[in-house]
Amino acid sequence: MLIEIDFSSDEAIYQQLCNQIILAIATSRLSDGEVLPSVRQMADEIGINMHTVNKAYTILRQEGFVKVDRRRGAFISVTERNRERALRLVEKDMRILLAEARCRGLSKQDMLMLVDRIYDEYDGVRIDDQ
Amino acid sequence: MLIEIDFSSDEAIYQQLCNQIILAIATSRLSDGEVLPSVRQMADEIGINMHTVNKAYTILRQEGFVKVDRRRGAFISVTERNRERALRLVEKDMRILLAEARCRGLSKQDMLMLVDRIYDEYDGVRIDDQ
DNA sequence: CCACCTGTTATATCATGAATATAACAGGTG
DNA sequence: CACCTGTTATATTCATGATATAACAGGTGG
Repeated sequence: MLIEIDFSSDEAIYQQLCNQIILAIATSRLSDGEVLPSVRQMADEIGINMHTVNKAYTILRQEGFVKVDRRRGAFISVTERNRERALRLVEKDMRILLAEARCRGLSKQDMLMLVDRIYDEYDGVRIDDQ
Repeated sequence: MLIEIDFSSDEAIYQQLCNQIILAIATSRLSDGEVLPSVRQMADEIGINMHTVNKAYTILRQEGFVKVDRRRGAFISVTERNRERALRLVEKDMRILLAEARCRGLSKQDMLMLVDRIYDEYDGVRIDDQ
C-alpha cells in the first residue's frame, strides 16, 4: 500500500488519500476484495491523524468503492450497478475539464488521444511490459 | 452575463464563478476581447461580496483566461501558446477523473463518446441549431 | 480640476472546515 | 480477557472562504 501525500499541496489530505486509492483501484494495484490497512495503521504509515484516514474511508464507502466488515475491516468493493448514475457523476466534472482544455487551445482530437492513452495505461497493466 | 451560483453547494463561490466563466468561454457565450462586468457590478448582480469576485478574476488572470486594462477593466484573453503546458495541466485532473470512471464500470468507449459529445456541444455553437 | 469609474490593497471579523489530540464505545477474534 | 476493528464524541488549533469598511493609484469624461 504505497501512498504518497504532498503536505505542501492545497488539496486536502483526506482528498489526496481518496484519489490515490481510486487511482490504485483503476490501475489494479488494488483489486476487488483486497483489505485496506486499518485507520490507525494507515495513519501511522503516512504520519497523519487517525481521523483523517477515517474520513477518507467513510467517503470511499459512501461513494461505493469500499465496504466494511466488522471482522476484517475496510476492503475494496467496486460494485457499481447504476450505469446512468455513473455517467451523470462523471459528466459534470468532465464538462468543466473539457471547457478548460478548449480554452487552452486543445482540440477534440487532443483530448480523445489523451483519454485513449490514459485508459490504455489503466486497462493494460501488462506485466510483460513493466 | 448570466451567472448562476449554488449557495447550498460545498464548492466555493469564487470557484463556481471561475468555472462558469471558463464554461462561458468554451461555449462561445463569452468571446475573446469581451469585457467582463466590474468586480462591484458583478458582485451586485449575483448578490455577493466584491472581494469574492475579485478573487475569481485574479485567479482567471493567473490562469491566463483574463487580462486587465486600466481603462476598460477585466476582459477575456485566451492566449495560450504553450501547448505542452496545457496538456500537462489537464492530464493530472483527467487521470483522476478517468480512474473514478473506470472504477464505476465505465469503459474507454463510454468516455470517448462522452468527450466527443461534450466537445461537439462546445465547438458547434450552431445558431441554426438552437 | 473634479467627480466617477476601474482594479488593487489593507485590516478586521465571522463561520466553516481541515487536521490534530485524547478518549471512549460496540463488535468480532483468538 | 486482551486485542484488534470501525465509529463516535468532544475539544483545540489553524487555514480559508466570505463578509465589511476603507482607502489608494490610474484612467475617463464633463
